[in-house]
Amino acid sequence: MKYDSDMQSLCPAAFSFQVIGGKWNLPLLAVLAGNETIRYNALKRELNGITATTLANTLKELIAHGVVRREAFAEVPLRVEYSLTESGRELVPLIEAIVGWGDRHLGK
Amino acid sequence: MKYDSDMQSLCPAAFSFQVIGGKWNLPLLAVLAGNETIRYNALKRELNGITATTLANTLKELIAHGVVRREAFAEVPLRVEYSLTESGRELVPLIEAIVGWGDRHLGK
DNA sequence: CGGTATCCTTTTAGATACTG
DNA sequence: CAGTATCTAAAAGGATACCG
Repeated sequence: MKYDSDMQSLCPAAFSFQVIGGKWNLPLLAVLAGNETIRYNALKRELNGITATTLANTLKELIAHGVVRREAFAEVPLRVEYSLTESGRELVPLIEAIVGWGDRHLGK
Repeated sequence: MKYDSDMQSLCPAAFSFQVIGGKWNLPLLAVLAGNETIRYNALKRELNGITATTLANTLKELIAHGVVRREAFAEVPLRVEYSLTESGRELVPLIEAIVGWGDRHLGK
């Protein structure tokens, strides 16, 4: 089995990786997993240290990959809610498994 | 639950991420998973497109994190063999689960 | 409130050349 | 064979300022 730099044979892995890779993707998914829905600024507060730029970019990526849903309500003040989609929720146990592995092997 | 930029509460996640993150870590682990032991240049051939620099760096990281083992044999020509450690092997099913998720949700 | 635009810094990976 | 050293390029993320 060969793995090309364009990752042809690892294409599903590359896709998964676009979803869980990146500095804030995992923390962001974790916060979303802990809330039915959550607003932009609440998300920003939970993710201590993230900038508006990065949060917006990360959300867009995740929405494009179909794991996050965005709902805007035409109220004043404007309200936007984010939540995990079905496939996003399927990812949660895997993320937990990864974190669990790290927990068991950190400094062992 | 809060997630700081220094990832205090996600420290195990950060550790896991140093292991599976990076462009070549996942492909490299996949090749190692498919072989009892494998030599440096064989690894380089399997990972089509990786440079010597990057392969060496990635291997060092993984060794430092305790998931890969390096054994050198004082022969002529020099022989060096790489293999997964126990904790490295424990990672394999998780990687497969991640790839499986990608497979199920790619273009869905 | 929920963003975008622009620019800048940091990180990551690749190219090339060379060594024990 | 199994790497290292040096430099360059590209990608990711952050700072600042501003808008509907």
